[in-house]
Amino acid sequence: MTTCIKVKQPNIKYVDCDNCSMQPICVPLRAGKTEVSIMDSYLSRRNTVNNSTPLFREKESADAIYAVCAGSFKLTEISSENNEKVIGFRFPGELIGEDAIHTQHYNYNAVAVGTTSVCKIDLKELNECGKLLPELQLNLISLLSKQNSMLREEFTSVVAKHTAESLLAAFILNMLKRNAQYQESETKLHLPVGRDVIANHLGFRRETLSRIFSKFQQKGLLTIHAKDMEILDLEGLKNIAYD
Amino acid sequence: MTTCIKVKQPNIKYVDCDNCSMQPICVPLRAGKTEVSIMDSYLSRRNTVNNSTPLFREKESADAIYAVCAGSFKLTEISSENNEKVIGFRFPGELIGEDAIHTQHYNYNAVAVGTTSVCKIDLKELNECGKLLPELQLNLISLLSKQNSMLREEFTSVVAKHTAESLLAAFILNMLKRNAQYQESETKLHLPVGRDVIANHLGFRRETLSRIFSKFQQKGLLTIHAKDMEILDLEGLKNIAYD
DNA sequence: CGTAAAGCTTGATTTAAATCAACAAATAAA
DNA sequence: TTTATTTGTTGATTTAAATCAAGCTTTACG
Repeated sequence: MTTCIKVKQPNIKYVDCDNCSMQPICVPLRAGKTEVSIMDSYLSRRNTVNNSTPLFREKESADAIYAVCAGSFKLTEISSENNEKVIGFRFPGELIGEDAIHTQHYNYNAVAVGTTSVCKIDLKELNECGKLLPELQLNLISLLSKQNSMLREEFTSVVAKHTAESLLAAFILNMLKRNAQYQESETKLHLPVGRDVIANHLGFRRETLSRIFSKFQQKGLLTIHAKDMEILDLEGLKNIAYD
Repeated sequence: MTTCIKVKQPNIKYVDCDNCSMQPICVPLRAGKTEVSIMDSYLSRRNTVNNSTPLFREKESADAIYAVCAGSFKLTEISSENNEKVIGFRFPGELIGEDAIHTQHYNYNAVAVGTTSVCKIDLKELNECGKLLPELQLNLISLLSKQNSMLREEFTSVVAKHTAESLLAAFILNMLKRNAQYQESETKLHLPVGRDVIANHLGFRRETLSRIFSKFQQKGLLTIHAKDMEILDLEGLKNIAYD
């Protein structure tokens, strides 16, 4: 089984091809090519995106969808007053830009957080191969459905939480779940971004976030040093999240 | 062009097949059948769901996806304390349950608000026909991508709004956009549900919702009588939403 | 290395929303 | 129709988060 190059850096998460969401598309796509061109097209599909660099920008015409191989991305929108609004994160194994299949253009900015690596699937190529390989289509359908369910879960986890505490608890649980497969430990979580970015995403202030982290530590729910978190009481967090 | 039966009731919204999201799937699926069986399978696909009745329930095994033809649905989850949490709404022309293609079971409850009508697409049938009709698959892919982008928009419109005012304004704009095609007027909006359900969905109290509606009326942004809203100042609402 | 800049935490005060409470309006039931 | 019940509005008080402000820590840089 072909494996994506593993980016071995401290706190850079990665997935190999076996654990990548894109695999059910990637493999039949490659199988439809000759030995030589496989490697060619396969390798050309892999890209490094440097810290703070956009993979694509809002409104850009969309010619490809991406799967994250290593590192994290933040998805942002820029408001009319030029404020950046963080609408989500994407981690290794997850798709980015899949909603552009329909809209033909990207609907948000996808910005690398740290050094990242992505697999690129050309939409034109996908479309052509799809006509010959019904299984490829089925896999893509399943993948989109999965992404859908991921989005809905994310939505549910943050919407209609009355308190900042339950919102943060739900956010942590969502991160834990999505990062489970490539965390060293089930209880450890490395935050890909700083307090400001998380606070922005969750819709409250850096100060509030800081206070809640302190409170959670006092309660013995977790410990946090800089961006490294350790969950001490998962049930306690769940109780707060699903108040 | 075949047309879904129009449910003509006051304040019941509907789409005919021409404007239905499901059409790109529905039509090729029907085209793969004989004349006689077309009507048969077509009609059998349409179902009426009565007020407060679940179309499906969380965790049920999923054998079909649905498109709303007429009326509205609320999507809910039941918390451990047996509280109903409204995680979203679905209106005519929109899909329900599409995320179950991947999970094989439904991930939330879909409950009819008033008398509703849905088109049912059997997943097994879809799967079989799909192997013969690549175009069907492509259409489904596009549809799922569209639903994805709808979910993301909904997410963005409600997440990380610091004030209840901007959250409600964003919610109204989201409703307006999604209901645009079958509203008599661009400025009129009929709320499918009561204050409690909207407040539940947005994560604040009935009283707060009521106060904000009053404030919006005082500001001359809109008028509201029971569930009938008229937008007077769209730009004003946008300013509040995208603070 | 020391200094600057950025990021994080904690405290005091203000502001927005929850809560408690009363009442009005609309709907359903008798 | 009258009465009961649900649903919606408004007011007074309490509570949670924003804001303003200061100090601390870490990282970046000359």
